[in-house]
Amino acid sequence: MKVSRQQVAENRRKILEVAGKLFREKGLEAVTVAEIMAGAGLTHGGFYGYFPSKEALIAHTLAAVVGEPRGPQETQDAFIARYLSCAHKDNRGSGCPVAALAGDVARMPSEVRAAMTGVLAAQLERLVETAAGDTPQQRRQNAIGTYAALVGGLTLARMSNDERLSADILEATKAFLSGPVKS
Amino acid sequence: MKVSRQQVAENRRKILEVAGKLFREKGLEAVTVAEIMAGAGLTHGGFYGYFPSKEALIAHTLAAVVGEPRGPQETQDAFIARYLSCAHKDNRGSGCPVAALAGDVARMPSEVRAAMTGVLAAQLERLVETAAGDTPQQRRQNAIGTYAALVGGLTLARMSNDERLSADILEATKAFLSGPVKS
DNA sequence: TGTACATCAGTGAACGCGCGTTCACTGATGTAC
DNA sequence: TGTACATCAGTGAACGCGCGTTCACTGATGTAC
Repeated sequence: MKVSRQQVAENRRKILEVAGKLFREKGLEAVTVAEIMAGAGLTHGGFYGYFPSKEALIAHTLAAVVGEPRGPQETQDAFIARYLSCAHKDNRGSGCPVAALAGDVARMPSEVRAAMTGVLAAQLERLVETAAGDTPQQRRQNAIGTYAALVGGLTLARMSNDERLSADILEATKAFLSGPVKS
Repeated sequence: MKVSRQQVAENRRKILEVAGKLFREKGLEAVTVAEIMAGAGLTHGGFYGYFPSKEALIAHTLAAVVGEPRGPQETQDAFIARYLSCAHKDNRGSGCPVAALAGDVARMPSEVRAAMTGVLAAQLERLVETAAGDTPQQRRQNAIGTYAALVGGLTLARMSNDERLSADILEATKAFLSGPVKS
């Protein structure tokens, strides 16, 4: 049965929302079109009225992340602590899409990789704002290095089977990023 | 046709070698049993004489990495430069299995995650040997933080669609890890 | 050492399943008068 | 404003495909004598 224009807009929004959560939780390939549509309260056949393919949905889902409203500005240390928290580690579905999907995206077609590169660029831009450093180059370098450590630390902690090692990785990465102990 | 015991051992070795390369290149789920067996010069039906399931092969492949002979000891800076090189970025198949498979493994059953955790632990142990720091705790913290940045940097560079951004990430992460510029 | 035979690694067709996608149909929406 | 009808969002069965896995069969190996 046909449905009001408003309902169509709401359905599209809901599909993107559910997809964003499920993709992060289970990975791009493990989530099925039927699962996403069921999550949005629809049946799978209707999907192709909204997107031409699952791949297109992936790209749109990633692009939607860039446009999302941001929370209040926070210090870099606060961001680091939040990013490397147990809560973030255990909540893939509502966490950083870059950490959750970087591995999957690397093997996806150009359309998807371009969308994810946009997410990454936006994230780096935001980090540069609060990064330490005397010159713009230094701030950018610090932002990139810090983000690499955050994504890597979270990924390693999520991968580990050993809960103690997981917590250890999060803590050590946090300390590594804030402490001046280097040489 | 039956085959000599020596040939069986060689076939098993070859299956693990091909699987190791293909898994890193294309991801754990994208590689098929038939593809691996063809790479080993066999047909897919014979696979189940070697391993009870694809999942078991994955676990054995990861476990085999831990037992591999190591190259000569190298300084941490040399390791960092090699890890964050374009060559490593473009050669998933022969590169670091942690960076290539961490995302996939996080969603795999316990058996596989345990094997990968072993790979990670072995890698960290090796890094601690050359890490800077006055106390063992500091060395371990530096090893973990450095490895997190390496894995994250390589992952982000591989994910990006933009060749310039890719190279930028590798360079900035390298500089971030060697330079003392922090605050 | 030579021979006969039991063993079993490898083959390739087939099975079962789940997925992305298509399509004929339904019935509420929204427009034309 | 009320009504008749064209539009089209949603449904759910079906299709095609590829995958992991199974299995009856083949023929070289390696053992018993």
